[in-house]
Amino acid sequence: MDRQAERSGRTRQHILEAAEQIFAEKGLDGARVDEIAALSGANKRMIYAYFGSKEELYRIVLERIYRRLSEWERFLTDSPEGGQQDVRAALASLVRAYFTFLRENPSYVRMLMWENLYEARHFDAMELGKVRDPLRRALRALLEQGKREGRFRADADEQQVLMTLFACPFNFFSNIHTMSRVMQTDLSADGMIEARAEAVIDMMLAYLAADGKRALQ
Amino acid sequence: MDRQAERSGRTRQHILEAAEQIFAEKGLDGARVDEIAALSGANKRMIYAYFGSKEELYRIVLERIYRRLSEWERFLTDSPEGGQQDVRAALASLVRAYFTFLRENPSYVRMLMWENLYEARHFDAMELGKVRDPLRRALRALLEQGKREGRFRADADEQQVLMTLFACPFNFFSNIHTMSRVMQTDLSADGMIEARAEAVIDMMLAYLAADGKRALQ
Amino acid sequence: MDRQAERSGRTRQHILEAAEQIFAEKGLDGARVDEIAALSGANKRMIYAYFGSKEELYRIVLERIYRRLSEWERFLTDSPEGGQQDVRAALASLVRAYFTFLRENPSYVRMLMWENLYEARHFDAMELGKVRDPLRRALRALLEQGKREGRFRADADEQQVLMTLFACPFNFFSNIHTMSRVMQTDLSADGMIEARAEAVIDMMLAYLAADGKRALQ
Amino acid sequence: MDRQAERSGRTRQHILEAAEQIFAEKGLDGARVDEIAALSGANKRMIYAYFGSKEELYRIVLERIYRRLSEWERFLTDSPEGGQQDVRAALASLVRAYFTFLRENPSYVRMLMWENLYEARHFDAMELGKVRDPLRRALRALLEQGKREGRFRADADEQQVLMTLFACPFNFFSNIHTMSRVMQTDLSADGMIEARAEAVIDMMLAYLAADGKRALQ
DNA sequence: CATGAATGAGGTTTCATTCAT
DNA sequence: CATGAATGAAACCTCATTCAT
Repeated sequence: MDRQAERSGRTRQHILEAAEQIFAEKGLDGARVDEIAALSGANKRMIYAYFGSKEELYRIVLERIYRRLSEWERFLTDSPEGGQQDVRAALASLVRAYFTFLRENPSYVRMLMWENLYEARHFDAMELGKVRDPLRRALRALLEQGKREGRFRADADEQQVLMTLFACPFNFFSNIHTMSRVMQTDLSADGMIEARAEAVIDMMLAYLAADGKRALQ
Repeated sequence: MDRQAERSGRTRQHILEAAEQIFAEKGLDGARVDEIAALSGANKRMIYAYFGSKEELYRIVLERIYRRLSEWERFLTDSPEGGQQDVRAALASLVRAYFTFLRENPSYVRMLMWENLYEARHFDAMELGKVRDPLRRALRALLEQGKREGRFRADADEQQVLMTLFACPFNFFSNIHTMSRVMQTDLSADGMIEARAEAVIDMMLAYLAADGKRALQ
Repeated sequence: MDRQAERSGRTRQHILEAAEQIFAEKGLDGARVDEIAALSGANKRMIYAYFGSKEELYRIVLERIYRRLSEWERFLTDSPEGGQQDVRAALASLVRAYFTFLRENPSYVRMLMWENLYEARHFDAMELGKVRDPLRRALRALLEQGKREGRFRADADEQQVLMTLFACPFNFFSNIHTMSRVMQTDLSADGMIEARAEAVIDMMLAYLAADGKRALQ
Repeated sequence: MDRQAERSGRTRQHILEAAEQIFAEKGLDGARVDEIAALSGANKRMIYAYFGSKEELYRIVLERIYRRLSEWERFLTDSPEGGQQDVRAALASLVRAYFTFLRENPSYVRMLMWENLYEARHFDAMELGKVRDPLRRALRALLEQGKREGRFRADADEQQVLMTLFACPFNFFSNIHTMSRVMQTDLSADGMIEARAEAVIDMMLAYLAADGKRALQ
């Protein structure tokens, strides 16, 4: 009965998976529709039947990946133990979790890079900016709790902390190739990610613990 | 004779400038040879005469831009006052200078992004990893001085500090589009760069000043 | 059983109506099987089940439309009052009726145009040339009667009169678009058809009434 | 020196000629760019370099053909003997000349048919309606002279006569295929055109000579 | 040195038609 | 009888590259 619908859904899914892989790897311009079709095992025509055009397919892939982060974030912040831990331990968990997410979702990193190079054109077209951002709310809650408890400096700026929280883990993965070469160190080696995560945590905690007056000047 | 050489040099220069603009904007796949030729005012055939192929031209543009950072770094670290300042002020200057460089060289940011997406393929082909890295030497000198003077914690890891120094400023520019949307703030507005620079400085100094035991745990 | 037959007949009919509309509008090459299926509300597969191919469907549409003219002609010439009127009034009626038919059957006009552009290829394939032509017989009868009564010139050529009878009304509709533009007059405005019909009648009657010697030369 | 420009012009010309042939034969939808390229002997890419798109090429072909009629018309009406002949002989010449033009320019007939089926879409896009129409002016001059001389009825309507002048010759060629079959006569046989021209002349002169009261009614 | 026309491979997209249920 | 997914050939168009002058 619904055999056909099921089959259709499977084809659609295969195309999306192939497209995610190819687009993440080569970007919108570098990707070839033929290649996506071949990898997905579907007929090229189906891509147009389901998604209309190469660019539209790209947008849907982008959206799917972006929503995956949202899902993950929601899971993270909905966890019940949220407010009960030590704030510093909680912040450390958050950073480690973000590193883990990025390691396990290389497509996310690459798609966001492509999208920044395309000046967020498709991001805007999909109105992805409006997707709620749980990570930001989680950080805000932690900052408030930490300030209340006197463990974080009172003047810590949420936006600046958020940018650091985004920048350091993301950049580790996004610029891993040029960075490895400049530092003459293989950053994809075992233990590198963990070491980096701990350093970032140290840095953020040091900043949040500081008394707000810069020592010098 | 010299007329020809001069003319030839000018044409070459025009092509390189046009190529830098187009490649930075659209990447290797998105760029069109016709477009570069049109923008440079030169005949398309000249691109092949001088540079052999589109990809070769891309590599030379990448190298030029990358060397520009090296020049700037050399200038920075060769400056005589280098070792005489307060180390914390010196570090702050370094961070501010890097923000300034990135703001003034958007092509550098974008080309490095493309190159990371291309997994440093052309970077390797040009052997750009071997280009000496003055920024790294400068930081190392500062760290040594700071540790000697007891102003920086003794166990601060050079690589980790360097990664932060690269990541925060770079990411501010590289991810400005998606970040602006997620934070619902226009990061290209006046004062944003300066505010970010100061926050990064605070964070790095707080980390370097810490006593190395993480407060908790 | 009969339910199925009825349903099947209805589907067939819907397809034919949709096909007539689309083929008349866009021709054989311009028409899309998908579009016909969508407009008919039937599944595309049914078109092939019932008609074999796009081209075959086109032929059947052509035939249906062409037979519609035949039906109309038969009705016209079979009318009992046929031979009893004044021949001139009868000719005028014929012209007016033909104008009316063409106005009410735009698909006929367009399909005949496509068919002429296709050099009557499908017309031949359907052997539509053999369809008896009542209009011609009607005209012949009128001419004979008119000549007998001395109201029409004796040397009037049946074929030439027939061609005029076909050409003037048909051309008014078939070339209405370019003609409107060249004459800077909107020929689809109210009253234009009637005025044209009367002029054509005048012209034909003047010709038939003439004494056969061209005045000059 | 200008060898290249000359060669380029030749290629352009070849493409236009091939396109005229193919478009006239098959219309915009039926024509294949590959076919035009092959027939012209040019590389397919050149069609796009010179004309931008298939549709744009179609428009330019349409314009060329349409201007050809204008040229011919201008030549016709500029001929010095214009006003001096007998008006009836002059009208006869006009009709015969139009028949001749249509016979010698089958592309013109077909392109106008396509264009009418396309509802003058490209005709409008090229603003061809604005092209001056010498034939109309010629007819107007003849009618005025004829009325002045008392040889043509005073109430003859210019537009109606013009429509007949356009319709009868045009329709002879445009509908020659279906007409031949309906009449079971090969209208492309020798002498048919001439016979038709004379009949049309007779009819128009009879109409113009009539005293304006329709005999009957 | 410089030009602009030309090329052919390959890109995205469309379409009539068939398969499987 | 009817459906909707699937197919492969071919359509329009683009691009990096080369030829002829």
